[in-house]
Amino acid sequence: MLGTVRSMSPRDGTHTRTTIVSAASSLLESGGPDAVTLRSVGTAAGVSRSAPYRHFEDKAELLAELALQTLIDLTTSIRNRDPLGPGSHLRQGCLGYLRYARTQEHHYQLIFGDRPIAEPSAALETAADDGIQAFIELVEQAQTDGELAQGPPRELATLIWALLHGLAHLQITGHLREPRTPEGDIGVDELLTLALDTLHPKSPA
Amino acid sequence: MLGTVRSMSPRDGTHTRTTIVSAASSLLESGGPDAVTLRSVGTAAGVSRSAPYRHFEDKAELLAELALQTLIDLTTSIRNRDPLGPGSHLRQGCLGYLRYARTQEHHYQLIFGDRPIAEPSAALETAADDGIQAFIELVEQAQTDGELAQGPPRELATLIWALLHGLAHLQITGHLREPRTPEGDIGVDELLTLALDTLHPKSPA
DNA sequence: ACCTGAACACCGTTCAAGT
DNA sequence: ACCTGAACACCGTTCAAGT
Repeated sequence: MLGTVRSMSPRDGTHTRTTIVSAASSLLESGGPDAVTLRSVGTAAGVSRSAPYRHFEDKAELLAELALQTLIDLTTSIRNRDPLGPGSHLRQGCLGYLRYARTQEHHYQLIFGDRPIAEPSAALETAADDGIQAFIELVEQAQTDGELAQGPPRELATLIWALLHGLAHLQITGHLREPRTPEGDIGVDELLTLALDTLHPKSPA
Repeated sequence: MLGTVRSMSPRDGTHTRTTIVSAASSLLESGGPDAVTLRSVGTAAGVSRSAPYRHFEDKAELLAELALQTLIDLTTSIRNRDPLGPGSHLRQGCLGYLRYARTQEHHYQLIFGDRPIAEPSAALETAADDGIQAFIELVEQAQTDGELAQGPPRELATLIWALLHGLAHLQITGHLREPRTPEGDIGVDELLTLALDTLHPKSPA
C-alpha cells in the first residue's frame, strides 16, 4: 500500500509514522493479528522496537489508525461500483462490501473484532458515519428504482449493513460452512441474492 | 452456573475440570477476555497455575469447551419462548437471541470473536448445527403461519441468523450508536421489528 | 494419576542515556 | 526532537520433582 520512500531526511517527522502504520498493515494481513507485535512492527519499519512509542501512545492507538484507514477503504468498496456491471447499484454495493471483507479479512476483523477499537476518536466516528451514509445512498436509490420497499432510509441502511456484516463475519469466523457448498466463497453471494429477492416489493415467490 | 461442590474426593477426576471451566466462565463475563489468564483461572479454581494443563491441552482447548457450552445456551435462548408472550414465535426467538448476546456479551464474543475457535471439534459442529436447526424451525413455522414469504428454509434461516448476528455484533462492538437512541439497548429490538415488517409478505408500508 | 513451583520464551511498556 | 538498549511486569507453556 505504501510506495517506496527514499528520502529519510531528519525533518520528515511524519514519514516514520507512516512507515510504521504501513508495516503493521502488511504484517496484519499476511500473518494475522498475532503477527502484529510492536517488536515485529519496529523491525519491519526499520526502527527499534520502542520507536513506535515516539509516534503512538500505545499499541491500541496504532491499531486505531489502521482501523480508520480500513474503514475508509471499506466505504470506498461500497461506492466503487462498475456503472456497466451486472445487477443494480444496491446489489453491486453489497457485493463490493462482501468482497472487501473476504479479501482483507484480518483488516475487517480489526474493525469488528473482539475488543472495541481504542477510544472512538472523532476521525473514526466520522468515517463510520460516512460508511452508513454510503448505505443510505444505496437504499434511497433502490427505493427510487422500485427495487426496495418504502421505509426510513437510515434504519433500512442499518439493517442492510447488519445483514452484510453478519454474512461476512460468519464466513470469516468459519461459522458458515454449508455442507452443500464446498467453496465457501460462493455461498455468501448467493445468500445475498436470496435476501435481495425476498426484500423485493413484488416478491417473485 | 456451577453449584457448590463439597466433595473433593481424589477419584473425582472430572470435578477439577468442571471447576476450571466454571472459573473461566465467571472471569470472562465479569472481567472480559483479558481477565481470563491461566494463572487467574487456576487461582479462582483453587489450584496452581499449571494445573489446567492436566485437564486441557492448552488455553485454546479450555476456551473451546467454554464456547461449546455458550453455543448450547445460545440455542436454548432461541427456543425458550414464552407461549403466552407477545409477538410471533419468530419474533420471540429472535428477541431471545438478541437478549442473550446483549446479556452475555463476552461469552457471545467468545464464539464469534477475532480468531476462529481452536479446532472445530465434532461436538462444536453438532452444537452449531443444532443452532441453525432452531432457526429453521422458526422459519418453517413462520411460513406456515403466513408470516414469512416462501423460500428454502435453510437459506432463509441462515439469512435471519446473519441479520441477528450482525445486529448483535455491531451493538456489542459499539458500531451502532445511533444519535437518536441514547439507550443502545432499544435500538436493536426496534430494528428487528422493522426487518420483520419488511419481510412480511403483505408489506404494511 | 494429579499437582506443584521454578524456569523459559515472549510480549507491552518504561526509562535513562545517547545523537 | 528522535531514537536506542536494557529493564520490568506479565503471559502461555514446559518440566523435573513431589504425593
